[in-house]
Amino acid sequence: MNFIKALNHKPAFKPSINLSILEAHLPKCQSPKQLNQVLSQMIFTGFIRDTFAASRVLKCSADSPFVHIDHSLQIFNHIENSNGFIWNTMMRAYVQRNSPEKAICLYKLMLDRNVGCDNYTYPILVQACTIRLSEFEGKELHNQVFKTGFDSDVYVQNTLINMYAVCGNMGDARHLVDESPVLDSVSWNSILAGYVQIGDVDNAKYIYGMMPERNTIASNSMIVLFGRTGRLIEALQLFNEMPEKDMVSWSALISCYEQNEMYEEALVLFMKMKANGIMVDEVVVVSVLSACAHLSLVKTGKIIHCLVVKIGIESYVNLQNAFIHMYSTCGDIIAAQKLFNGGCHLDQISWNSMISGYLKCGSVEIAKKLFDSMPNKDVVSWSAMISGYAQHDHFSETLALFQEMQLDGLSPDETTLVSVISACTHLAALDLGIWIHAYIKKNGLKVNVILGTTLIDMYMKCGCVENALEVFYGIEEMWVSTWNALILGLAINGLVDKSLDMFSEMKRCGVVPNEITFMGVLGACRHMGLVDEGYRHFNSMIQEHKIEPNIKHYGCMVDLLGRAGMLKEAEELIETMPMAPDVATWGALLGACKKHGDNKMGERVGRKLIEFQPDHDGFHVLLSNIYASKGNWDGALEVRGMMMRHGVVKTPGCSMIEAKGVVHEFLAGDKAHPWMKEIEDKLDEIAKKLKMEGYAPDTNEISLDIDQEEKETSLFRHSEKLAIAFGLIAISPPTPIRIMKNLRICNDCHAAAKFISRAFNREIVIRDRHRFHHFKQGSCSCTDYW
DNA sequence: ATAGGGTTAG
Repeated sequence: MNFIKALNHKPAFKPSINLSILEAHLPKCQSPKQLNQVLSQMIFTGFIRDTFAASRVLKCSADSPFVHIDHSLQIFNHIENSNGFIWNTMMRAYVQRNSPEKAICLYKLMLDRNVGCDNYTYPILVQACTIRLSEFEGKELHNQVFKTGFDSDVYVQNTLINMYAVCGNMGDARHLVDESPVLDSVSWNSILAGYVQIGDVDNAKYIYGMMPERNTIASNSMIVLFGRTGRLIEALQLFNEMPEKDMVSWSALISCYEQNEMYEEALVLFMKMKANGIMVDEVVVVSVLSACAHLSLVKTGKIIHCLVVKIGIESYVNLQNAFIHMYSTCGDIIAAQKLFNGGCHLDQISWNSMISGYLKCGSVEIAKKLFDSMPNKDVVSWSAMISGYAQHDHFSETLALFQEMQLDGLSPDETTLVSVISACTHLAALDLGIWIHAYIKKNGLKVNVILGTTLIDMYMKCGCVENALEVFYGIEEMWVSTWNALILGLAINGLVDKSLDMFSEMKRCGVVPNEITFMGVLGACRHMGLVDEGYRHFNSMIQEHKIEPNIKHYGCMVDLLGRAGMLKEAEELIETMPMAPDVATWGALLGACKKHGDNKMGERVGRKLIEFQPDHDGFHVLLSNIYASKGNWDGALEVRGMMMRHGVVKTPGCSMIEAKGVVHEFLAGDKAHPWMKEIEDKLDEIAKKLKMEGYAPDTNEISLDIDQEEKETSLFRHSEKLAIAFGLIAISPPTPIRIMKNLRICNDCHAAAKFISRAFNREIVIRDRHRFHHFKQGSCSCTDYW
């Protein structure tokens, strides 16, 4: 709209116009169109030359949120005989519409044109500097205020105090207060707000004490300050002593509780507030919803939602976001989704909490779709998605997303790294794990308890006991889980004595063991066949620590007894345990029967297990091997027939080995690897050397009725042997050859690995389904008990 | 002569 267009509008009323008619019409002007009608009338009659009348029209235009600022500027530019009031109006319009720099430009023009500034000019300009957080320009203004003498105006002074306080320059703010002869309650509140903002309790208390009269705003600010600095008692005391509490006072105290994680107290106070008939606004509801989210009180959240609708404040954006967060945190993803789909101006937290909400209820794919469609992903979004993948066992995706996050230029925080390290643990990706540990050190991230525990677990489950211990001794705080990772880790790495020592040390430090601790302790005993010691811990668990053993503890004991050859005792324990034994319990006994050659019991248990779980390949294989080891080929063939009928396929042995950051996979009998020729040559070399060392292949476990030579060949194609041969070629000493196997290592491979470690002077570490085997100079850390 | 300015809670 411009003046030419304005002229085309029909005059709204008769040609005669005066101030009283204008004053009567202006308040009714709601739209640019109506304003233009008045304007055209004024131009038509020449009334626009009346400076006072023109200033009234400009003010009306500037104050209307529906009129564009450029339109006001056109009016401004056409006003003849402008004055300070008109310039002030224009500058204020710019500040109000968040263009403080344009207000400052106008001020410079004002000085050039010698338009007189007045005491109203400076508060506007100081406010402009405050919005820009430009203390430099503010100081410049302060000088000019000083020269013009407007510093005696309390309004001018208060905006200056506020400006310094908002910029954090409490020295200059305080100087103004100390020197001023004209202080009103706003002056005091402004300087107080500055101290509250920087958390300076001493100076805030001093100012509050100096105030000639305490007003509610000042007391409210003090409550906020006490809350932010954790002084709940002082906040409550002040609240109780206040003669007049307003909505903000209640809201401030509720927010104190909320920020100090006293969520119940926050909710109780909110109920009290409502019972006292105090008005509720969107600000206090946000605090209360956060409390509901933390307490997972979705019902209370819903009641508050009804209240919000009843009082008609549900359309506040902040409230919508808070409700989305509350619902998704409480697991009511349906309610969250409804708001999310209908919401506008959703903030980052809403997106992030929707992603977490979907992940929490297991909808990984939906979460990923939302994540992909998200406009701005922050560290929290990435972290939520990465840890969601890890929690749902999508470990490769976890690592892939982590790489993507870094390509996106974002730095992971401690929370993200915990998930990534845990994925490394599951994939035995030691190189990446070591890289992340180095990243943590390089970037000065704090190894907190959780991160430390995760690292210990990772190193232990990758067979790096030394590194795990280094982390353990380097962290400040230890939880039960930290000790558990250590005890369990030492046990699976064959350091049983050290594991049990650490259990004593843990108790000596006053840490109370839990049921997971005893999985580690009993596991340690199992790995060394310490039957008596195992029983002692099992009993102390019940009597001393009042922990009811679960089915896994019983399974562990059955395994301990069975492996030690006490098959009868093991079976008795199964029959007397207080809960129904599961497949794993019987499976442990079957393994023991195989180890100790008890074919009668083995057949009985094996058949029971196959009946129990006809699709389990391991039990069939064990039973068939039991028959084969005693030359009962009919039995073995029958089991193989059952497997065929049930469609059970034997899981092929698979070994993984990481070389130069790449994971290589070998299956039993595999010929697919590009280096197969070199690997076969190496296997021949190994075979020759081993024969010289006196190694004889152990063909007992091969159930196929094939001749001896073929048996030996197939034995020599076991996946772990292929991996060892590859490791000898691809990994240069003294780096140990680290291999992860999906099944348990077989007798022959175990014997061969021992020989190889001596003949080639190489350390070999094999992680099988159950534990680690560290082969060094012809012996294994498991002391051949496994 | 007349009009217009600042502060607090998440």
